[in-house]
Amino acid sequence: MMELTRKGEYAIRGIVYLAGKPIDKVCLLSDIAAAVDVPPTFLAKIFQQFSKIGLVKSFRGTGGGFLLGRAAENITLLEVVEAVEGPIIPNRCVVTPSDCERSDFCNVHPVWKRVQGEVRSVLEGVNLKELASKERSDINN
Amino acid sequence: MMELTRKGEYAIRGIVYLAGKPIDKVCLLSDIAAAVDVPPTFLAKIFQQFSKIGLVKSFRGTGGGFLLGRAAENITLLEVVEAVEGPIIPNRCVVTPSDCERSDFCNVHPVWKRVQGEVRSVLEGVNLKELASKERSDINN
DNA sequence: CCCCAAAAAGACTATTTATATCTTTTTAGG
DNA sequence: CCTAAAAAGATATAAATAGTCTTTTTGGGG
Repeated sequence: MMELTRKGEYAIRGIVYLAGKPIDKVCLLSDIAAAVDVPPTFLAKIFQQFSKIGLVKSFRGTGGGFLLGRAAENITLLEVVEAVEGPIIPNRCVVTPSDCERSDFCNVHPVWKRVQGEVRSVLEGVNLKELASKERSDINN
Repeated sequence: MMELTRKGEYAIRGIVYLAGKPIDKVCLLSDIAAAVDVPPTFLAKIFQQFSKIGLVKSFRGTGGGFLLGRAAENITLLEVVEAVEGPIIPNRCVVTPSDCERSDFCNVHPVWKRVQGEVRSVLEGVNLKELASKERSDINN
């Protein structure tokens, strides 16, 4: 359970690739897609979503392509994931405080809240600069 | 993302209900289903899974029904969730160490490992006795 | 031995979500 | 105005989710 979709995986690959390029290097979608091994048409959809919320900047026409919207160290993994997958919701009951009519008496509700907090916290603690660096920031595995 | 399915939600409701009953009280599936508001046929499938791995004991025929397989305090929420949803896998790449051919150079791999660890840890820290108690073990929300 | 109660097992269905692809439109440069 | 490239929208396929229905097995009681 709790599995990231392909879309999420592809989104991360694509934007991490961008983060590894010089800040002013405009990248073609087709090049990015080829480099990170994702279907170009699919990646296009993903980058459109990124573009709408400013995670990347896009330029159309000749010489067009994509740039990172902000400095890589100011974009967290959480933002990237939530941009394409939506909010981190381990269970419906945590969507809004009042949403779940069982939450008054249900002891598992606070557990899901805690799960949500932990996951968000881990993902928020990682930025694209770290992810794009050649150095392994962590022990493998 | 990372959402528990209905099946998982129903599974928890059902087994927490059992955990709230006297240890030797054999409960009818139909009663459990009605009490926790889940489709009886669906809950039947879920309890069959529980039964196979010993989370609950089942008795057939007249006077049959279900009991908790072990003391409620010895069953963690993690076991219950994994029983019906499978292992906690935030991304395919964490399934097996060698499974992901990107894991050599991919910095996000260890992040997913950390997410997995945190989620498992939270769920493992909660048992059915706590979940079934009338006292709120935690602040609401 | 027969009947009834209840869970187990298996087949089947419908809906939704995931995973794309294809076509057309817009924008920009040369 | 021609070409390059992204944006937008429509469509297609496959898989997972969320169930239902039917038949079988098991066990108790008369």
